[in-house]
Amino acid sequence: MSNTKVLPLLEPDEVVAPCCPPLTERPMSAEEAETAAKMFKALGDPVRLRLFSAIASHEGGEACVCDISDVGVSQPTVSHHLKKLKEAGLLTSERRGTWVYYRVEPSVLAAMGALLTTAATAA
Amino acid sequence: MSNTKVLPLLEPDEVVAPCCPPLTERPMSAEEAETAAKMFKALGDPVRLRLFSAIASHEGGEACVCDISDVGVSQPTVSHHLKKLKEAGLLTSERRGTWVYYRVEPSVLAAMGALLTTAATAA
DNA sequence: GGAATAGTTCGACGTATGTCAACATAGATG
DNA sequence: CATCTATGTTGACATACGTCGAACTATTCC
Repeated sequence: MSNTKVLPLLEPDEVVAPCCPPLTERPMSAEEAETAAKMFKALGDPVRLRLFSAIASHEGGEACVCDISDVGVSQPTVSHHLKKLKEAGLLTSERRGTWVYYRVEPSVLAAMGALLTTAATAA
Repeated sequence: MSNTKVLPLLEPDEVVAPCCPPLTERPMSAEEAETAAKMFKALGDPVRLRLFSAIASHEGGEACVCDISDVGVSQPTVSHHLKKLKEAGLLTSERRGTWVYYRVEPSVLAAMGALLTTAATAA
């Protein structure tokens, strides 16, 4: 797997289920809300948001933990948050030698953005 | 959308700080993350997301509480969540006679959307 | 093998959160 | 004023969450 690529391009194996219809289209069902809320929740913590932003803004949309753990909390806490982001489907991780690299999952991000953008543009 | 006013004009009490640079541009500062996280957090609950979606998808982007309180939790809980969304700056409320109407705050929503969309599109 | 470095997992702690039932308030109506 | 309907507020409770230090795992290098 080539890792030098950048965010925008969605490869087949990165396809993510269309989590949710645009916010303004119709009231979300309980299931849709459950799914979408998980992603929003994952970004609903300042530390996680900083970690995510640090990774997303890093070269090639990926970064080693050592490059981003300067967010004011202990290292175990950083690890904990990265795990949460991973569980939410926003990040993937890969060990390369001594270091572990985290990458953003572009498709999910795009889905969330579309969800909000459509909501704001419509109406 | 037949509102008295539309997106662009921000009134003094509605002014929303340019909460955040695009996620991919550079690592967010602690303050930026703090601000942005609040909004994500507000949408990070399934019930709140459903309420918000119900309002956003309603005629003119506004709805009376009675129209949207069918989300499976008690009435006080609905009220509590609407308050949270309001505190997060995502909704505004107005009493008209017997009923209270909630409306979406388009500018904030647009900001959040841009933040994510840019992140997914940029690189 | 042993030591050093990079991350994760575990256990504990205080705080925040979602929920409800009960009570309170606002406006309409008799 | 009494009352009914529509919402908001309060107090209590169980659970979830963020955080840390200590212990554990993985990889490299001597």
